Amino acid sequence: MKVDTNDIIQELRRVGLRATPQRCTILQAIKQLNNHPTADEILEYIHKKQPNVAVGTVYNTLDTLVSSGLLKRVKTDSGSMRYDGILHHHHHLYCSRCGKIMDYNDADLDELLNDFFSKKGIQNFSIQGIRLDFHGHCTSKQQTEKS
Amino acid sequence: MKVDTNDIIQELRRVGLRATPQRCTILQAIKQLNNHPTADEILEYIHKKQPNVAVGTVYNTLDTLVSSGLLKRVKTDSGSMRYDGILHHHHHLYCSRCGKIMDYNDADLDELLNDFFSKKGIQNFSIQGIRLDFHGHCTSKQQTEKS
DNA sequence: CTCACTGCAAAGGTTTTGCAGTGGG
DNA sequence: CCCACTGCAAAACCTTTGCAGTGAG
Repeated sequence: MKVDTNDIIQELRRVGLRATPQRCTILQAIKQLNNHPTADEILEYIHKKQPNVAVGTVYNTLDTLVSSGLLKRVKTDSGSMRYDGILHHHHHLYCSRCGKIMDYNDADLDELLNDFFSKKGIQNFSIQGIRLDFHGHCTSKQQTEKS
Repeated sequence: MKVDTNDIIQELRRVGLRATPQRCTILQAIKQLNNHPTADEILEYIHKKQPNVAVGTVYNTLDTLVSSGLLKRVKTDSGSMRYDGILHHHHHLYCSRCGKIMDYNDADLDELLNDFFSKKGIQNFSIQGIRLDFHGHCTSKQQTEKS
């Protein structure tokens, strides 16, 4: 995914953050990787271009970006946190074979769920958002055969 | 939730595990707590009755129980892992105010989703299970918890 | 120029591991 | 009895924090 540095700078300023080189690099990295990376994967990716970015800075920056709404955390059941640079509403496909987390968009599905819960609701709970986790495995290309 | 120790022992044996006192206590604790506890919360709860259970044992046992299918991990976007002793299919309500994770069962919803995806499917992905995360907050004054 | 931000390293929290000893089957 | 399991403590992660120095606005 091609991401323009100027867009990144604008995005940072829009939420009232200083556009430091580190923040630009980190935000750009997540958008380019586009793969729900861990802090460590981000660090590794960044170090190829800018070896002088500190670990603490990456974590601090990620927290800042999440607080400012420029990033989202992705829920996992493994040890370390993952980050998502795609802000619009979407769901996730968790592949049990390759471990990847892929994005899934479906307006029909969202409409179906909205209809369902606007009628029914949930007792003692006010719904603000619904996210679906699909568990399974990818079937593209080399993995077409069954186990 | 009342949980019979003999049932726990049977459950452990059924999957081919030795029914050690530690494993019984840990599995029973999770089922009694019924609150998606962290390893630390489990340890604290257990220590009231059996102070001689080691931290390492709790983690090892939790891993073992998950591998054997007697427990599930719960996805979170916070630092530490949570565990679920309820094995049948269900969804989770994440309360942004009290931080609790509650269970949600809905056969109509599951049927709706099954219908939707059995017709449609997802390109390049074989669905094995769908879990919904509801984000929002609880609206009950006091909860008559029961499941 | 100034203060929010960074680098660095140490500390903090959670989970894993190594090993000698124990008890469940 | 024997070996899978435990206790204990150290180590390995992952993330946060403190502080002096720096550069974005």
